[in-house]
Amino acid sequence: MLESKQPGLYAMRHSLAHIMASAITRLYPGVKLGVGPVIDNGFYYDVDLGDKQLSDADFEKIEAEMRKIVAENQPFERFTKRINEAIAWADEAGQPYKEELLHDLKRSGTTIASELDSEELGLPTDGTNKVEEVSFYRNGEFTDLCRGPHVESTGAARAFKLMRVSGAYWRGKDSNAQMQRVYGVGFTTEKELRQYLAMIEEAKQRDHRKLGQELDLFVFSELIGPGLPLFTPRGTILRRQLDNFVQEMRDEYGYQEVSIPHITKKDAYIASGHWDKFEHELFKITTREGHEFAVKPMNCPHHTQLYASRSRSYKDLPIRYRETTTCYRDEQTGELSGLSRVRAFTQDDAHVFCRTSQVEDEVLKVWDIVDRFYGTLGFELSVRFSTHDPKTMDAYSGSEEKWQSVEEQLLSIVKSKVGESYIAGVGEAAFYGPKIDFMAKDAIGRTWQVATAQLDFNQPEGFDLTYVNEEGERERVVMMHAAIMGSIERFLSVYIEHVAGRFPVWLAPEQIRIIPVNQDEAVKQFTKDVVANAKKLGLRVAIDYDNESVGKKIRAAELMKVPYALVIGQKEVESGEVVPRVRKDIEVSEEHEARTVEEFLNTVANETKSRVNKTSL
RNA sequence: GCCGUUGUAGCUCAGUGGUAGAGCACCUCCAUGGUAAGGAGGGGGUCUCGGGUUCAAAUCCCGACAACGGCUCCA
Repeated sequence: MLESKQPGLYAMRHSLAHIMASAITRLYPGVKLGVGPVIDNGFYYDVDLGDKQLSDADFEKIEAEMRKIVAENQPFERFTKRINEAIAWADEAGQPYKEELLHDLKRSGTTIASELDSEELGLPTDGTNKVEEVSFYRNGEFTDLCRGPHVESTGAARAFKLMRVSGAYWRGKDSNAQMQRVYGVGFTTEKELRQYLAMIEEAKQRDHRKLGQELDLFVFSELIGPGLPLFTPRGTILRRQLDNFVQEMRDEYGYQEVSIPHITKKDAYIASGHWDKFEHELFKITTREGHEFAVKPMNCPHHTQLYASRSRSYKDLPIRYRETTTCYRDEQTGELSGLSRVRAFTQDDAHVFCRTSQVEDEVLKVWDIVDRFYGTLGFELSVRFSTHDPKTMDAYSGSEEKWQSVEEQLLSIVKSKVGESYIAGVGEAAFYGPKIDFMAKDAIGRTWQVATAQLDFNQPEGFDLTYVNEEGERERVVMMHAAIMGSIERFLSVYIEHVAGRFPVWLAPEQIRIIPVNQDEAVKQFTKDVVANAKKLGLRVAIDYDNESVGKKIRAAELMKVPYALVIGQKEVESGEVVPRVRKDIEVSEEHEARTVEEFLNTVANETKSRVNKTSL
């Protein structure tokens, strides 16, 4: 993030990577080093220790050694070598990974693999310059190929901690050897380090997998399969409410709901271009007659056929289809994670078919919906303009010229909305077109990619989608893909953690919990009346009939993060008034001792309708 | 898919070679309770699954599956 770009902090983190590598070299002579760059909040170093597997238990030893090196206050000395001398050095030092990098540098002036490597080595990434000379840094007995910068000496290192070790492929390629990547964090002060560790702890507390279990929102079953979440009644209410919100807004903007089957012939994906790229991620079905089908991994081909089902006039455009529907992708098991990455996910999908001249309007409509949706849910949004990478054109459909012109058009829309304050996502485009990706910043400062609007000039070709213009000629239609939540599952994972399971009243699966003090007939009757009236208003209410103390029931309601709890006893029966207990995070504007049941219920109904998370109760 | 770690009751976890435990949850009874845990009793586990070693395996070994931390991937 930004802070790691601060020159001082960056240099310190980079120096910590070297200090760690020095420590590991001292402790495990013969270690072969990969690369050790700066990352958000810290650094890592890739090491090849042969058969020795590092574990958390080794961190203490390494950290102790690092502290020693810091105490020794070794100066960081920069020097250079001719490329051939450098290669000889790597060979002699028994550093084959470094040697490989150096050979690449010599040959082509770049390490190609990924930008990370090049950046780490401080080289031009365009591959034009051959390297004649490379820089090294030495601290104490440790020398490393490196462009720097570094701090003056190891004594300048401040607060750090090793976090974890994991596998990482040499140069990020899964066909390469796997090394051990040791992650550390580094800060200028102990206080910042403590704050960071506290944030990690907070994130753990908010983990949607933990909350999903505690709040009874969704489950996984080993019998059903990995990556296939099952939503409980409570979780399903969340999904429904969120989707209703999106779809209400879409209706305002002229979208029409459609409905499609979940499987299709293979031919649809050949026409769309998906078969080529994603065949191995499809769940395939062969019918008893030998025809090949696939479970849908996306909805565009189906929607194109609705469009193509009759001839379209320019007067019909734009045509906007919306549908919330589940897609299935055969993700690798190692990539699955809670609701963030699943094999069955539900998209709040939409496809707009329009003329080029209508693109701007349509993008802005999506943008409006995105702003309203994420604004209501309390996220701060940023925008990424995701374009093709000219260096890897074979990953995309369509010509370079077409890509450039479409991106130009989309970029002018982005600029009209946010000026220059967008993130350039080169190489982040879909294979069929550029995207505007919306990134949401959550309550503890993490950003997630959420909504997306994608221009597609390839599938209209593949499916031959046209309309008839004013002159009676057929013209190619433009297609836009737009999802607000993206995948509801993934969105929920972000949102649950954003609010830490404390859903606003309009979303809370259970909005009101009634806690009868005893089993008296009058109390029972009163309770039943409250429930009946609440249901008439469409409120979600439950009664806790357990034979437990009031205190315990309050606690249970609190743990389930129910917004309102009503204790009903003799007092309420006699007065007809209730004193709602309001969940602590809900902002209370004007507090009242007691309200009639009717007043209370109407207030909650209004809060639900207006989708606010504050109350006048 | 790859590397590593883990897998004991619905949940959180203890148990390291001699045939399984706690707290919470659940059920029953008592208590008729007033805003974050009232009391007593009870039920519940092929110790993920399949092989192996051993007189004996939750415990040791191998394999599969699953979860977790990363890597790779993400229409």
